Amino acid sequence: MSLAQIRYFVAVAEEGNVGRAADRLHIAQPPVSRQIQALEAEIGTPLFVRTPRGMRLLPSGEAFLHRARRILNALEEATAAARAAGLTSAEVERGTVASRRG
Amino acid sequence: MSLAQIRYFVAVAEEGNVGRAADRLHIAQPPVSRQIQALEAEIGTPLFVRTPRGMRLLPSGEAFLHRARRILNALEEATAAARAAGLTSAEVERGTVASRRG
DNA sequence: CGACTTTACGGGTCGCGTAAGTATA
DNA sequence: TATACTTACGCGACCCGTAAAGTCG
Repeated sequence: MSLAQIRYFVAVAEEGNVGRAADRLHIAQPPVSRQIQALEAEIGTPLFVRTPRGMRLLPSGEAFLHRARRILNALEEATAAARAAGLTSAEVERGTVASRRG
Repeated sequence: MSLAQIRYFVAVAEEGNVGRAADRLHIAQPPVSRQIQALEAEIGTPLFVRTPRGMRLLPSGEAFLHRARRILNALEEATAAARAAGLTSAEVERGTVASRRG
C-alpha cells in the first residue's frame, strides 16, 4: 500500500468516478484504475461496486474512506509540526526567538 | 514522502542508529540513510543530529515521531476495518451473518 | 583505528501515459 | 453508440544492494 493509492482512493470515492478523479489528480485514468485494483487486492476485499455510471462505495469502502482521510490529515500535520519545530530550533540557535526581533 | 520513509524514520529514531534500523527493516544501511535524507529534504529541516555514535532526534524529529507512529497505526487500522467490513458484507450476501451457522 | 554515515554505480522493479479493448444502458 | 472502466505495451524514474569513501572521537 502506498500514499498514492490512498490519495487515489479518496479522489475516486469523492468523485464517484475514475475519470473525474484522474482529472483532479492530474494524471490519466488507467493508473487510477490500476491502483484502486491493487489496493482492493491488498486489502483482500472490494471497496467499490462498478456500475456503468461510475464507482460506488461499498461498506468496506466507507470504512476505509474515513481512515484514509485521517491518514492524509495526519501526514500533513506531521510535516507541519516537524517543520515548525525545526524553524523554532533554527531561531533558538540564532538567538532570535525570545525577543522576536529577528 | 512515502510510507517506507516513515517506517525507516521510526526505525532509526527507535534504534538510534542506521545500522540497527536497517537490520530491523531487513534491508541494507545505505537505503535507510538515503531515505532519511530525502525525508529531511522534503520537510525542509533536519530531524536528527549525526554523531559518531549514531543518530539522535532533534525536537523536530520528536515532533515527527509521534505523528509518524499515529500514521502507521491509522494505516493498519484502516486496512483491518475495511477487511472486516468486507467480510461482513460477504457473509451478508451469503446469508451467513444473522444466524452464525457458518 | 574503529564505528558509523554517506556517496557511487549498476540492475531490477514499479508506475505512468498512450492506445486499444470491454461492457452496459 | 455514448460513457466509463480495464487491459496491453513501452519507457522513464525510483529504490535497493554492493563497494568505496568520508568523518569523528
